Amino acid sequence: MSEENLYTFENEGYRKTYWHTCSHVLAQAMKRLHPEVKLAIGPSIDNGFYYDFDTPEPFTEGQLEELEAEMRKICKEKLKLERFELPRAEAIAFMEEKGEPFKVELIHDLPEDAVISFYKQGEFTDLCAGPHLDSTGRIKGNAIKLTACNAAYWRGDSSRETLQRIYGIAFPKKDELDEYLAKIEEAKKRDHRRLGKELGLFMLRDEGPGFPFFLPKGMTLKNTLLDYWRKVHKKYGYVEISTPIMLDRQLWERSGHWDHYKNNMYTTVIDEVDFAVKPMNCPGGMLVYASEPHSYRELPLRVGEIGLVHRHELSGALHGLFRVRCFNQDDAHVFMTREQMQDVIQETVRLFDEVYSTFGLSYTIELSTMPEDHIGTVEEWERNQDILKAAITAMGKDFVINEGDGAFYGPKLDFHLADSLGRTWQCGTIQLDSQLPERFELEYTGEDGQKHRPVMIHRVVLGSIERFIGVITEHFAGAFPAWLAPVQVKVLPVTDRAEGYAETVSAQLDALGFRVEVDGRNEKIGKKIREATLEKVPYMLVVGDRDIENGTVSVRHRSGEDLGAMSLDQFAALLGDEVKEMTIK
RNA sequence: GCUGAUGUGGCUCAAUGGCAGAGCAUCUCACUCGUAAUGAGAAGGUUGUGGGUUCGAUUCCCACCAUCAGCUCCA
Repeated sequence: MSEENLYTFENEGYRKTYWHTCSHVLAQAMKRLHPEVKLAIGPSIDNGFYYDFDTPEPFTEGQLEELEAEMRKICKEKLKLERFELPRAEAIAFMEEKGEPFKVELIHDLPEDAVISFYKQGEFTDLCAGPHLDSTGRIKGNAIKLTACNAAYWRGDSSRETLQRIYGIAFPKKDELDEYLAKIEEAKKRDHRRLGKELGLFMLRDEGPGFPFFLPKGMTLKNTLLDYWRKVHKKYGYVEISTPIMLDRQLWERSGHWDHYKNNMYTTVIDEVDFAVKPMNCPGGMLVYASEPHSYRELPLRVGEIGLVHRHELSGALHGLFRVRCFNQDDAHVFMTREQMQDVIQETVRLFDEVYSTFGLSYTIELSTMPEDHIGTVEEWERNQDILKAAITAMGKDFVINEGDGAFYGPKLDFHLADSLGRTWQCGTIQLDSQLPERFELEYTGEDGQKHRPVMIHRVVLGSIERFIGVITEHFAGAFPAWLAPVQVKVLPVTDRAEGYAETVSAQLDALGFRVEVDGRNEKIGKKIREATLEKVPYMLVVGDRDIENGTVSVRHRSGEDLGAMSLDQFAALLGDEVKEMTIK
């Protein structure tokens, strides 16, 4: 990398430094306008920066503008940022004198041998490891935007003080800021909650917070997605089962879910016995495996389940289809011998590759390691983590480590999908587990005639069908590819003389397996086209007197492209080709 | 769950301490029309729920519910 490149905004290190200095400018502006406010912390983040403040009164969005104005002033003042260090005791005394209790706490918690540094700009000094720009004059004042103010807990701990977090974004050029804000607007237009309503996919009601209702179009989408899922899984050798939604509490105690997950589980009593609604499908899957003896010849045994699970999520965490209290996992458990682990993991990653590429979604992989709350020995965990690493490394794939974020029973690979706006969503996961087979005493008979314990993976590709529908709704901005679109073709008669013809065309396409509707309303063709386009139906077939006479359909794509008149056979071949590309034989 | 904001016909949004309005959608009628909105009319609301203040509350106050932005958590 050239020296010069280090100072461009595309350079992540420079960008973060720029935003970090912005956060100091924000804190300085806050102190100037509201000296009574206490400072917490103010880092840069992936998309800008924030600063947490302890304010006597909650901050409101209306107050952001005066802060921005003060920030612009500070930039104009071109204040030099100067770094200095203090010994621990002096550093504490310094912040105590300034009346900054959060800073004092931070210094107290720094390791014994830590260098304690400060950055000073004009009258403002902050505890900070740096680095920073050399002057507030480096920041383009009119390309700063404070985007939100919200609550956040001190140190992310819900038992501690609630602070006011102010978020901001900044760029070296005003154009770049405008471009960024336009992108945010675009994301809002794609919001799956809005599109879900506009396109009639799903709804949420006060009567069932976090429990989505699927409407006819959304149900078609969901079923199409599941048809595809089943075809792919069949190709990879999976069988499918379905296990009960509610099972005896003792089963959950045995699986460990009761100990580790009971706060999120819905429970009930049936004939004086405690039952729990499943938050995961695994225990049911264990019972199915354990219900009959198995031979090594059957392994790896791939058992899929579209399982409806319920989890009691905090009310404030609910968010459209992204975070719900009941959803379908495209779950599967693969039982195998230890020797098969690496192959099975790689085969699973290949399946993931096939599915994600179908939707044009790229991904990054995270390896989540042993959490504090876990079962099994450290040695077992490390062994399993190494197998996961080896499997993906051998496939030439990169990963980052997400320390301590594994499932309680084993380490996992998480697949974070990037959508068309570059936002990421965790969907797929492959979790390696040697604990549940132990707890459920699963066995298979080996070549040697002896009983052995299998190991297993838990895996989901789409994750939650509901969340995945939310993700692809935003990814495609509601304009689903033809194979997925709830309605693939809309036949639009120009006048009611063409209605009979339109019905015939529709019936023929329907017989070929296409999803087709006729707009037979007494409206002008322009209006029908407008509405079908807004519904994002891939193809419109305009049919009028000319078409009746020539036996054609006039094809228009939702993009606005006029494909002209063609025979119905020609159109069916065209659509058939488009749809075939994306589906499995 | 926590902090803040919000809640008005199916949808998007007005308005007001004194009879709650518009556009779209719906229904009826007319028009029969060739590539992004034809016209006219009708119907549709206990203003999230429950209390309180007031002569009078949709408006002000309280509680609850839900939603939104975050925090925490997560598929």
